[in-house]
Amino acid sequence: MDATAPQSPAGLRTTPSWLLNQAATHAGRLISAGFAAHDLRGYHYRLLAALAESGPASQADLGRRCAIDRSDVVAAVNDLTGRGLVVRAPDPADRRRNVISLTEAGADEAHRMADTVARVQDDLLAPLSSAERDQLTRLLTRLLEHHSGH
Amino acid sequence: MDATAPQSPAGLRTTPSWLLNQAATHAGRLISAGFAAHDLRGYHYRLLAALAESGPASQADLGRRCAIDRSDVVAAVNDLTGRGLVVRAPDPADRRRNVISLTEAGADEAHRMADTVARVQDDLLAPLSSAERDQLTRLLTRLLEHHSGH
DNA sequence: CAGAAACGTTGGCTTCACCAACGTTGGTGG
DNA sequence: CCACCAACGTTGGTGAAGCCAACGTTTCTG
Repeated sequence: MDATAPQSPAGLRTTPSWLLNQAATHAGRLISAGFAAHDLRGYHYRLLAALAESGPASQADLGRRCAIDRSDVVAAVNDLTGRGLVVRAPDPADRRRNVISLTEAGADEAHRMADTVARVQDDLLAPLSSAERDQLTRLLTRLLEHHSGH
Repeated sequence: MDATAPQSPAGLRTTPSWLLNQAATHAGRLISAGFAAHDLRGYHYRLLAALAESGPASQADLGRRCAIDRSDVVAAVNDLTGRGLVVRAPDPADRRRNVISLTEAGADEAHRMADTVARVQDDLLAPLSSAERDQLTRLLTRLLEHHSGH
């Protein structure tokens, strides 16, 4: 989809939802290219990042914090346990829950992936000045707060 | 993914690629909700919009302009011809090509979908002033130009 | 005129986002 | 106390979207 990039229809090109979609798609390509080196995907990173930041949590909690469906958390946690990055243990205080915790390898991987993500941001935002990056971040944050804080 | 929206990890919440992803995801939800009334999806709209704007075109051309893979254009055009919104005819000037043209019904549908899209933009950008909307549009446009003009 | 390139098409793959349903466990109101 | 409802993990499935490889046909080029 790259090489020859003729004019998209103006009707699309100037539409914010289209711009968001395309920018996110492009960011996604950069991100997954970065993650490929770790042999992990987006869901895995979100979970590792959440655990690295806030410590052990139940799967439902992780799902809420990472905007991942409960059922998808199951599969991703399975992957992560399979790689020894995470441990799943029943919560003694509430037997409905599993407590997910980072292993040391998992904490390491979380760090490495965070580095990768940081590098990608620089790549992604290359054309923008630091003030503009802040602008963009603020605008997007307000958009999201409005549409989810409700 | 909605109701309770506790704090996402700050490590994600402040990351531009995450913000883009989330904002685009949300925009996508609004857009597909709007398109559902037309019983069409994103690819269909892109193609109709391109045809409405620039007239008949080959499938490869449409794919390039709409950022849709050639193989996906085939399927989407199949759908659209099935609904009588579009006509596929061999190009007499180049027998490798098909020329895709809007029917009248297709032109009408393109208009209606454009209206839907416009309404969604208002919804999406509700929290932003008109100056801020321009800001956002400009920033995203520059991002895309940088990353595709190359 | 031979080889490279473009086109349409088939068939397949992966990621992400969702949904419905089930059995289990925990909390609550009558 | 117990019936009921909510939350949790899990299974299995759906669909949109973005890709890629390969093939036969047609066109362009060296």
